[in-house]
Amino acid sequence: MRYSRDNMAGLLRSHDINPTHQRIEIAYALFSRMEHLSADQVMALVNVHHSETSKATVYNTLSLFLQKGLIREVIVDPNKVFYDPNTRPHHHLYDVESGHLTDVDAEDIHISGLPPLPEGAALEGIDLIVRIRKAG
Amino acid sequence: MRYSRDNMAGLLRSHDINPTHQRIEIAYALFSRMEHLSADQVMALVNVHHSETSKATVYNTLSLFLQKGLIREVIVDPNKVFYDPNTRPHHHLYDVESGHLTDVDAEDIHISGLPPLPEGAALEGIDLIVRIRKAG
DNA sequence: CTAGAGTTTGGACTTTGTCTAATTCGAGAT
DNA sequence: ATCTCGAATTAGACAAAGTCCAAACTCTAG
Ligand SMILES: [Mn+2]
Ligand SMILES: [Mn+2]
Ligand SMILES: [Zn+2]
Ligand SMILES: [Zn+2]
Repeated sequence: MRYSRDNMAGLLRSHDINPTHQRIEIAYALFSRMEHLSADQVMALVNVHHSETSKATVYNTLSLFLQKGLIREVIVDPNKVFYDPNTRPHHHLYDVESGHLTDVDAEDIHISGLPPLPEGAALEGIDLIVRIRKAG
Repeated sequence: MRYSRDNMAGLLRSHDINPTHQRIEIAYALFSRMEHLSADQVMALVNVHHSETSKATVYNTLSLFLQKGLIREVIVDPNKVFYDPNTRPHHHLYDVESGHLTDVDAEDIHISGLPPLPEGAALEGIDLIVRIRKAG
């Protein structure tokens, strides 16, 4: 499925998000590239031509998308969060040198031997991160 | 193995770290508790009675311990890094509500189906994080 | 047009962490 | 015991990522 700016309003509505100009631009930055982006990168992409959004709106909007299940958060770098337009179950390959993140489909991976969850705990998710370093 | 303050100098020397008062106190904060602590928590613990170390020294020392393989870094929270005195291969159970981290021995866990590493890449490590939420 | 809810905004603020120049420490030499 | 000098520590300025808020703007229904 290919995303264009025209898709965005529908995509947002389907997640119960009122599509505004800023929200469409922010969604388009993520979904047209299908890449893992930091808040800073999203803002830079949306504002390349002329200023179209503010820092506060970028953070507000990414939090809203997250809460509505439109995107995911990836925590691999101590300095910044990455936002992930891919919400299918998947894991990550992280190049600690370049900061580049690659998806690894969860269907290909099997994890066994996990301990039983503590009494009354609900599973939020399982994050598997393969950290690599490109030998240079 | 139980750790006392007297062990610390030897532990540091065995990792090629010159044992100073501050380094001993910082190591003791981690190894006497065997808990995952943030830099702030380490500093608070060392300075409970009277001021014994500075922020700069805490960060310098934790980086040194890390580099010398005495401790590990755990990246699960977007806000802060946790330092882990347990360097045996293990994974983590993370309670996203309370921020509490629990170790899961790597020997009990089997992961299969990982993709081959990209050409010329070296494995840095595999981090598995089970995120839970205590229903309440 | 007007009202009100929802959205966006600049900028002050916070937190976590880095950096540096100056000072202090301490083990070995005298 | 004192001196010396590299190693370690420090205060505090700085930076990056993120939060918060009150004011302003926008959009739609009446
Ligand atoms: Mn535009
Ligand atoms: Mn003391
Ligand atoms: Zn991803
Ligand atoms: Zn651990």
